[in-house]
Amino acid sequence: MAEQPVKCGDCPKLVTPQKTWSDRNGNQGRLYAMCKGTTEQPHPQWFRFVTELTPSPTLPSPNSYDQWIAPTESQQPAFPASTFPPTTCVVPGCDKRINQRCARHACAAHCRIQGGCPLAAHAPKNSEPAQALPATSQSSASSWGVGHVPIPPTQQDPSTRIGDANHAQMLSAGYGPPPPIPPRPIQPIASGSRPEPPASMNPLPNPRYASQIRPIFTEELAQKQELLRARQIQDAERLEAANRAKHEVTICAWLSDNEEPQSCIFQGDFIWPNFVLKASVLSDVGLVLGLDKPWFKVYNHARKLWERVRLNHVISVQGRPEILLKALDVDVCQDFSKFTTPPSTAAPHIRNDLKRERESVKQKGRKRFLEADAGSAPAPSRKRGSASLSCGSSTKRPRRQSRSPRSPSSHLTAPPRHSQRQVSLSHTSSSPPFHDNHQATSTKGSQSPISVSSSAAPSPARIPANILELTDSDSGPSFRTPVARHRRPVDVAPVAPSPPASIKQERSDVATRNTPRRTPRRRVTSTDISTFSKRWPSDYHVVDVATVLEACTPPPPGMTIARVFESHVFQTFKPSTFYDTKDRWNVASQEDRDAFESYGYTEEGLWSGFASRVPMKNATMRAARQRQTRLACRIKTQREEADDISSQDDSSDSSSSPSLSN
DNA sequence: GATCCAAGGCCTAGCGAGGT
DNA sequence: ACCTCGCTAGGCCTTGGATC
Repeated sequence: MAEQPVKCGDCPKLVTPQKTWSDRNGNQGRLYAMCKGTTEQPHPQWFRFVTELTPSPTLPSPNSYDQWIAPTESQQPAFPASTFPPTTCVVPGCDKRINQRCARHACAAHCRIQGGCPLAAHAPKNSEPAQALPATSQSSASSWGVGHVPIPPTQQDPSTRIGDANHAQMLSAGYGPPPPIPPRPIQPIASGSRPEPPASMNPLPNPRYASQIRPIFTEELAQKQELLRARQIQDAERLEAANRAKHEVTICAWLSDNEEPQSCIFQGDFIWPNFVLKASVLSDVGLVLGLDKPWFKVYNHARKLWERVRLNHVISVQGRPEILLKALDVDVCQDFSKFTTPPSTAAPHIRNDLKRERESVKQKGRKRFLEADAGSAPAPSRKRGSASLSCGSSTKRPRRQSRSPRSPSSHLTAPPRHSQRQVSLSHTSSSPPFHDNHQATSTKGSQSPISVSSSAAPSPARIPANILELTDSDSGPSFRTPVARHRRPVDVAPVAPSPPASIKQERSDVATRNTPRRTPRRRVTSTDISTFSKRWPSDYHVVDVATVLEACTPPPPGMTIARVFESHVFQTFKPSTFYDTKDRWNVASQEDRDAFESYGYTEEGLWSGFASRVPMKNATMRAARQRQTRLACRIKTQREEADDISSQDDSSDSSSSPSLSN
């Protein structure tokens, strides 16, 4: 490339660049221009390196200032020189020659417009030159729409420093540091043989707007968002489908006698768990009602009976999403037992149905235990030991209802079932219907012997409440429990009926009282119990118990079972007792329920009698366990006694032997 | 009266579901 | 993760009947 002549900065002379031969300063090979003026008009040496600018394929022109970056200290020559700065005014449209020492690289007129520079000729009118200079080239560049990269103060052209009085002179003398250092251009990456990627794939097609998100990113973001949206829709659909499948209701309707029921499954068209038996639903299962007869029957699983309801009856399907209906004139429901018996008892799958598998294993263990118990249990040789393991058998001895003699009083006449329920519920509003009236009772209860503990027991009036203790079978096998148990208070005034709230509080206190077991004990008698209050559930009537169970399952929204229970029964809610009672009620046959409910508020209608009739579902197992425990306890006691005797013999022998020897 | 036995009542621990 | 609630299981205690 032929070196173009460079105009001297101090004279009009054009200087041809020369190559540096010396490498003393590391500039070997670089071109420089030097001028000392003419012989007629000599001037101090003007020196400048000449940098060759090669046109870039991506850069619009070598003069584009925004393509330059600030040179580093090491890159900066002592006197860099090049064709930069431009020889003409940088203001677009102005091609006037400029003073090379102009900090703005503009003609005088445009420099003055921009605020001037230290040059005297470029000083704005009515102002001191060089004082108003924005100091950096970037300011001018920005005002002209070109983007100079800021030059650090240490690298800034000293000629642009404000207030440097000697600077202009140095410049004019040609000794000063060179004019603004042009940043070096960004060298384009050699494309080589690699093809240029498409514009959409280039993340930085125009570095001037590098902050702008390129399509390559926006498209990816859009794809991600689209995927996310699709997944959300899919999840919502899956959730809804799962909910619909989970909350489905099966309706079986018997339309006529000895005919198979019409079955229909409903999903989603109702708000779980309340299902409205609308006309459309009934017509779907074939049950068409007339305007004059909007009645039909719904089976109540809890009470095991058919109940007459009206059109648009709302039924809660929680726990049992199967609704059994029948027309009013249907008496015989074919295959009815199929819908009321629990699910099949086939062998459960060991992997698919772990819950039933566990249950099955547990049942097998129980069965073996019962068989072993039956084998090891003493044969019913004892006359009184007629206890058979079949607790549900009719041979079970009846328990004498002696503890809580009833005074049926107003409940003696048992009205029909529904009216009974209404009566008892109406009592709730006025006075608690199931709460004891605290009558001092007599009859059989008083006949039962009052056994006082062998030690001289103080009278009930003298027993402090806090040391109240019940009898414990000291002689029999001891079943110690580490927990504080509920003790009946016996020192409460037996007759005086106190307000319900106080009784309740009293009971609650007693329930939470931790009574020490090594205090003088006193056996609680039937009299004490009967004179205090009724016990749940044995002292309550079956009709009342059924009402309470019905009210508690499920409890009204916002209420717990305990609160509902305590609002009906004036007694602290004991979950285990409640569920035991509930289980017994559920296990009972419909005949037993009807029979005991029909007894009403009579002595026969007491829950204790019902409990004697209907065993607990695991009563056999409990009895067997208890039997085994007693047996083990007895064996242990006998062994200990035998050991004691033998040790006594040994000691007597040892004690007697010396005497004998003596 | 002592003893055995069965049954009922009550306790704690623990699980599972649902909500926060 | 934590809590509450419903529910169950297993064990202990109490009571009362039957028998010796």
